[in-house]
Amino acid sequence: MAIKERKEREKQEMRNLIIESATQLFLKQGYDKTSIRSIADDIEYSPATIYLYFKDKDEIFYVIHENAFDILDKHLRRHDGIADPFERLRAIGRTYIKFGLENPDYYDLMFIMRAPMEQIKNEEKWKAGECAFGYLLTTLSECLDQKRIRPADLHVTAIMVWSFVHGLVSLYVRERMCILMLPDDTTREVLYSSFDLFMANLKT
Amino acid sequence: MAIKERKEREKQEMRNLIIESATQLFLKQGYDKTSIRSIADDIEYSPATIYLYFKDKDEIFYVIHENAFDILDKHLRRHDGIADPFERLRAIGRTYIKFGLENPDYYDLMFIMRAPMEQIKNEEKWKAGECAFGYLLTTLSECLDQKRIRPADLHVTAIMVWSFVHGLVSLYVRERMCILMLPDDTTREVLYSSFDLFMANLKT
DNA sequence: TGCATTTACTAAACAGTGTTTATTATATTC
DNA sequence: GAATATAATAAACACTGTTTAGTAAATGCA
Repeated sequence: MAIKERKEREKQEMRNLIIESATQLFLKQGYDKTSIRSIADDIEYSPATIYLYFKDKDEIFYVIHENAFDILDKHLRRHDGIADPFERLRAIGRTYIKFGLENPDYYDLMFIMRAPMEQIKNEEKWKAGECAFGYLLTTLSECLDQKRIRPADLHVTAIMVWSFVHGLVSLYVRERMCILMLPDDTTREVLYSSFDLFMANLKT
Repeated sequence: MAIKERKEREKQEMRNLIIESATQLFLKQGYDKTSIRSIADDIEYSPATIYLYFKDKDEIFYVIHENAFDILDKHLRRHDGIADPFERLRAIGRTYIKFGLENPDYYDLMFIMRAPMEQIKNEEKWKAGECAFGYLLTTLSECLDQKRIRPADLHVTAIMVWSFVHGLVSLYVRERMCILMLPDDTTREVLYSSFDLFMANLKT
């Protein structure tokens, strides 16, 4: 009865094919322009076939959403070696901002768009998000223990840090930073200066 | 030749009718579900008629976007009387957050959605936004002059403050605060605690 | 007042979208 | 080899924003 296993494997391969095509199209032309029909065209199947492997468009983008969290996580974990928790926090923050600025479509899907959240609502917990957020929590916890940052409630501090970096990136990604009326590269510099100031204010 | 003036008045009245209907539908059921056809149904005209008064859907929502800025501005200006610039800044911040939490659809349109920004790109300046942001700048300028907040570049500080409160509100509005796994009213309390901590860190 | 012209409006169509259904072709089981 | 289960699709459904062509009413002018 190895046929069932092969079929299962083929089913997974088809899912991967769809996800790969969808990811590529999404990063090239954004969410709205990545239609089910355009994915179907790309993989040379009919649009209806996609619905044999995914419930709806949101489910496809939920998988891409999960993959994006893995990528961000890998970036953030690079700083595991930094012994000083405050300097590790600084590195994590800079990397988070850099990821957002360089991967605006991924960032949008992860933290701004409503689409993938419809899937998550019905889950026991937001695993991917909890992972990255958990990493922030442990780092901040160390900072507090070693009195490297101003004493305050851990969760309240975590929300403050995350909200700030998310605010920076999302205002940039959704084109609200134009009120500064600066060239794009200068805006990025101001963003990082703002992060430096935030970190300085956080310090004991 | 008063006919031309009457026609102009009637044209403006029709625009107002469309905007009023669109605003009402938008606040009731959100942007995506507010279709041109639903607006047309509501005002009892054909969908094509709307295009005689507005270039496209974005232009309608750009006007609503402008109105929303006027509303926020009125809320913020209530604190003009607070002499202490730091306490004024605190009041402005709390009001900004409160506005976002209580008017998530307006907030979305103003600071998150892409739709109205297509109109703004081609403008000499983002008047409404500049107004509210300008208010933040003058208040922060006073804070810096009176050494009520830590010395730093004015614009860098302004971006920091705005990014933080925007981050708070937008993570809440776009349902990312669920990682806290708290009941909704508790989440709001943590949000305000986070703001208090931010203000404490800002203080000299 | 009567006729020509402009204005206001709309029905219908166009080109898309996500999704479902009925049907066909293929593969597996007995 | 016949019956059954699986995989894929063409076509349709119900939407969307927007455009075009045609109609009815209001206006300008003689």
